[in-house]
Amino acid sequence: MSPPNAIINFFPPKPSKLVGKAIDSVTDKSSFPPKPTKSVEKSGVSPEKLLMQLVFTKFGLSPVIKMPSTKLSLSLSPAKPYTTLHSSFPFPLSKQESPTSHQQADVKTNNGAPTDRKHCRCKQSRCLKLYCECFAAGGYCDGCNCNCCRNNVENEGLRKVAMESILERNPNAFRPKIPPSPSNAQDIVDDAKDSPMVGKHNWGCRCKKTGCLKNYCECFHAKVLCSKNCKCVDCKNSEEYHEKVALPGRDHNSTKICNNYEEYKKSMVVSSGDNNNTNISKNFEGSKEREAITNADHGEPNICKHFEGRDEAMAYPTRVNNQASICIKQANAATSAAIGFSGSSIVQASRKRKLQEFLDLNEKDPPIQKLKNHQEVNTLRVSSSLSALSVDPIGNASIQKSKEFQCSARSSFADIIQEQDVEQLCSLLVLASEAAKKVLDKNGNQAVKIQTANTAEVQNSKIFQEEPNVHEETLDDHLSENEADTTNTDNHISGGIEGKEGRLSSPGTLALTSNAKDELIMGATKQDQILIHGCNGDVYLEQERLVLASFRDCLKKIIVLGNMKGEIL
DNA sequence: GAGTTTGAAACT
DNA sequence: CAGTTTCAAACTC
Repeated sequence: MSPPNAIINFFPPKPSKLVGKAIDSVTDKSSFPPKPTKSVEKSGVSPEKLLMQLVFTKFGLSPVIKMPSTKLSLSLSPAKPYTTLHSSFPFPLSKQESPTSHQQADVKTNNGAPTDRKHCRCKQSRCLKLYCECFAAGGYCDGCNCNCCRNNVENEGLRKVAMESILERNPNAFRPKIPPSPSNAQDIVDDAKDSPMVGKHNWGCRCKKTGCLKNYCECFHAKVLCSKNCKCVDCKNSEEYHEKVALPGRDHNSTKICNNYEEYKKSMVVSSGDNNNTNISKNFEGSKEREAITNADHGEPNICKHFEGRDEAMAYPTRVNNQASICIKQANAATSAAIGFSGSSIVQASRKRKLQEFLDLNEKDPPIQKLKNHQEVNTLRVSSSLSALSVDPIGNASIQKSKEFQCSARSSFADIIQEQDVEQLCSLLVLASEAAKKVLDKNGNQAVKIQTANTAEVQNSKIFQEEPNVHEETLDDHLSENEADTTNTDNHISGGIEGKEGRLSSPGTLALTSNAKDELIMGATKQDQILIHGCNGDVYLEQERLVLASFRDCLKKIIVLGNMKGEIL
């Protein structure tokens, strides 16, 4: 990779900022295939499409096929911005859905006539920022009127880096803002009567002045109603607003408003194939309309026409208080943000550092050396995190983060459980296992008898009762040091636990210990207890207690160390 | 088509 | 996270 300085002149004079720096540092444009012509590819799979598929695969997204090409719009009047907007999805296409659905929606109207697609006119962004609709939609610029465009195949490297930078900042940046409906555009048209409003803006608009009734509003632009995800002010494009408008029991005009709203809702969702949809936008364009709507809030007529055809106007004697819906939206803002941008703030927090890391890497150290340096200096966790930035800044951030998480999760116990503890615990378990095996071998018949009469717990108790020697021979030597802590009765077990409460720092610990005791002692059936407290029962109980006491001590030790570590942290 | 307004995106 | 700047689309004239 060449040093960034080598390509400084490759870009327009305007100095790039953080993202731009990352973009500028990429110098692999020569490695890309020759620039194809910008002629329209009306059929077949172009190299661009294949490349797009690769790009989105790299980013963990489903492939997106480039929007239909410019020339398809030639048969339409160029001065139909709303038609353009309605006929081409204004926001990034779903990465899950079939591209053909939107392609169809883009290419044809309901009359079968081809329609336009969006052409950007970017001047400063080089079409490598989300300002550019082509780029935001995951497509290449083709036939656009943009300046210094880098959103093309020959600048694929830059494009990738730009996408990576944006995705780091917002992993959802290239996901559709308006989730696609399960059906395609034509289905939407067909189903409009049954379910007129389909979809909503994923994280909502934030309009302040337009009442969400102009195409500035992303929701309105996408022909969906504003939802609780939105943080808009004085919204006139929400279900709540229109429900308030069309209160039941109103006069004739109100009834009419309600009906018109239904029509309005239908029109909002028919996003393709309707040239007359320009009516909708026309109804809301211009400050006069907006003022009229605002006045309607205070009882002035005129809002109805915004929900009807251009030629209709009707009285609108309603005072609408939007504050409730706004409050609801704002109250839900945090929730929606959490849903839509979980992890985004984390990404933002480290964005600058990551980009600088990336730049430093390209500028100075080869990635592997950089990783080594970090590993020498930092802990495993830190180096893991840094290596995520250093080694693979393009596409595997999530994998690296996952590794980082694993490292941190492991470390929470790494300092608590010591090797000798594990060995002690294992030796106890081995002894218990061997003893149980011997008992089973020697007393299979008796065990079977008990098994037929009782439960599995009964069987276990019986085993210890039937074979005292095994426990005496195997356990006593190993557990003698614990005898001081244990006595012959249940009360003593209990007392032993309680007497060491100073070492037990949590009620959960006590519960754990006493529960273990209860399960072992009280879990036996009545018949069991008769057997346990029979002639040799006390001896075996004692041995069982020794095992349990040792096990308990191990747990206590771990708990104490864990609590100490917790206090330190 | 130039100029203004608007809100998303980018940045501080 | 809030405030500011940049940007390009939407809109007006």
